[in-house]
Amino acid sequence: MSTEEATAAPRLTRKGMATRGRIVTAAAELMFERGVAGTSLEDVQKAAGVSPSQVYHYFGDKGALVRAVIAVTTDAVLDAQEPLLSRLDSLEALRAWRDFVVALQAGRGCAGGCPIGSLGSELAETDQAAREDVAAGFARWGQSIHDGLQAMYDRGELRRDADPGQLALATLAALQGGLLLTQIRRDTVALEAGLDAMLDHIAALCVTAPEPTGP
Amino acid sequence: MSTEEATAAPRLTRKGMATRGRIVTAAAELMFERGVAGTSLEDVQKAAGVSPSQVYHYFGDKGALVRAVIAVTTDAVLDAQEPLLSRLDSLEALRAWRDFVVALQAGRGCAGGCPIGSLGSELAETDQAAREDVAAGFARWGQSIHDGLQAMYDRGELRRDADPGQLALATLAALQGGLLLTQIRRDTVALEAGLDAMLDHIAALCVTAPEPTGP
DNA sequence: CGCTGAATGGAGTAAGCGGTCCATTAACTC
DNA sequence: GAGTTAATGGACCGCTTACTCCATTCAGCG
Repeated sequence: MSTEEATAAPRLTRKGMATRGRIVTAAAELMFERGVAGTSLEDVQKAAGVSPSQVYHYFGDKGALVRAVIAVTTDAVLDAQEPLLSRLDSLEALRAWRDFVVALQAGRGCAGGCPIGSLGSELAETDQAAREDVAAGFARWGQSIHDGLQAMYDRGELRRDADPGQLALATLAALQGGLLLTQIRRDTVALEAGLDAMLDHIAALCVTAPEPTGP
Repeated sequence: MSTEEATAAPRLTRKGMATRGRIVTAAAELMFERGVAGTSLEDVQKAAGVSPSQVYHYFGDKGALVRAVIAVTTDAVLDAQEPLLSRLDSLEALRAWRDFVVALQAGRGCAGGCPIGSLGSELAETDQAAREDVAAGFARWGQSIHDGLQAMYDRGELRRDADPGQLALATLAALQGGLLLTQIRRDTVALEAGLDAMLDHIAALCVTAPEPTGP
């Protein structure tokens, strides 16, 4: 629920915490809408209602601000999927989650794509630290999916030859690709197709006989 | 094999064509490595060995150059998958294509992701025309996959309740998401998991009884 | 109350950016 | 081979950018 880092900065007053929060929130919104490179610090200053020097008081440079944005964005995206994300341990739950994600995209006009994925794509080749932060965010996301599938497996609902780890990674891939295609095509068709295919595949890996105990 | 546009520009001499090609090729390489925003026109000029004014002689502005880069990148990515991409009409062909894509990513150290997807992600919210060009590129890609699956369907190898169009879109989604995760994680595990899951799903939709004609 | 350090405002800077202009040279046409 | 047009080189411009500095104000604490 929180990955906020201790930046080893001088201790902040309540007011300072609030200002820092306003800056990073404003930056996160702008960077989601226009991308990191398309967001100047002046834009952030105006949106947050602070003076230029504030940003450098709370963040060493733009790169540090970007990393803070990755942290709050990751938390926001994962939190937005709760409580569904923590309980993906049945086909019904998976389908409900799928519907939620699709509706969320439709609700924002299919624009923006995945906030985490977009940050990752833009920063992966230019900022090693940012890339690793995004990777950690995806790891948390994948772990939640994994946990649900593992519970199904442990309960004996998934066939023994199914690999919950592989399936979780594949589901995350289908989700991310679906979100990217949704953003570019401006419709949710590909997202639905990708997730439905994955969910159908998982359904096909569920045990058919309800009681395979005795011979 | 070619989407190169007629820019309604003044007619080019042989030398002019070559220079234009050098510029767009250099721009495509740099933008793949550093992103569009991270590539200045000065970088392109140096890499292509031309003077500043050349870029504006052949392209009206940076946006026009970007669109030309999208065109050549799309062609390059699709061509690189030939002849496999045009013959995805069997499970063996699909698996061979999967292996090729995975090996390609591994060969470049899992860096860069999908050149088309990266361009799309960076430009989708800031350049409508670019977004549509990328969408058209994805449409070509998806169509190739669709054609192969449709051939399988028409031959009766795919079950009647399988939808080649949906499956093609889902496969493209799994591929793109897998490529994004590969780029960010710096390993091909997620790409393999995503594509394997989709291919297993397609395999499960293949008819089991070879001759379902009589009652 | 008075000290210390954090919070703030705003002017300022140096570099890099996309883009322009124009004079010169090379390539095609008749 | 003369004339037209494309190709080229490079100086140049205005703007935006990330970032700095310093003086001032405010919050917390004994």
